[in-house]
Amino acid sequence: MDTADRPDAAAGRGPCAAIPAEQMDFVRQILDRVGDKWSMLVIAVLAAGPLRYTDLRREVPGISQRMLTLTVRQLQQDGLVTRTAYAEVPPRVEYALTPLGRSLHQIVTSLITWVADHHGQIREHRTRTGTAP
Amino acid sequence: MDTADRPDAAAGRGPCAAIPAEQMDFVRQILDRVGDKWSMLVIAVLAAGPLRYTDLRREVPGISQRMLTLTVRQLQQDGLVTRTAYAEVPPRVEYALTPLGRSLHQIVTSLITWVADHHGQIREHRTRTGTAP
DNA sequence: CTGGATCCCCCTCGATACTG
DNA sequence: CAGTATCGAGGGGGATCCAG
Repeated sequence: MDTADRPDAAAGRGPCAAIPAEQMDFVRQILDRVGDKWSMLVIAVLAAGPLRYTDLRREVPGISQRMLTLTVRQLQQDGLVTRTAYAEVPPRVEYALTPLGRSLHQIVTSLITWVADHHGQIREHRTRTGTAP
Repeated sequence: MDTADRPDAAAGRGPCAAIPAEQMDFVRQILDRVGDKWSMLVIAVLAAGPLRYTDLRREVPGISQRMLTLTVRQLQQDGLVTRTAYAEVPPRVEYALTPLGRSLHQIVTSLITWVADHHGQIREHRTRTGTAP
């Protein structure tokens, strides 16, 4: 667009473009959650319906108990999933997405759509610059 | 892979909901990039226009040379930013967003919008469960 | 069955110093 | 000005054992 802005470019752009810098660290927290190795997988799996601990662990390929517990706890603290423990003789705990969790899942789904839409270009650039696929 | 027969609850949901599991690791790579501490900041700053190395470093608060170099290199390899080196007496290198980078920025902007829209609920849940804000 | 506790490896990132 | 090289601390995450 306008190229005349470059000399004193820092003047008009502020610390981080359109990000209010007050919400910056909060946005980063959510971004961390999104970029987390397991969070989105758990959310994606739970999007199909509630699951109990063991089933959840089976559905997420390669997750350890530790990571599943930690991930689920974080998601619960953020209000993205609910944890329902039934006081039965064999303990039963069910995890389910909250409406908030579902809305985040929708957002990430759109991101995934973007990836599916552009992964060709990205792969091309990566191979062109000598990066492993 | 004979077992297209997923017994029990997993029947209808597949390995990871709507994610083809073949693109799974690739999606994760992009998710990592998005969730990366610096990538989105760099993209956000560059969204306002091209910048050279030092200016870019000044615009991103708290980034080290190392991280700036690594981040920018990754983004370049993914075809999200361009690196233009001018063979001048004082070396000058300009970084700019590619159209692909701009489109990713748009996606993340929508994510940020979501955060701005729901951070109230998340904070509420966090404080309710005794998590530090 | 659900998860807490512990050990430990390894990778990431930050700070510093140096080169072209 | 624009990076590269090196080192060192920190934490993420896997494996395992144990408890409620």
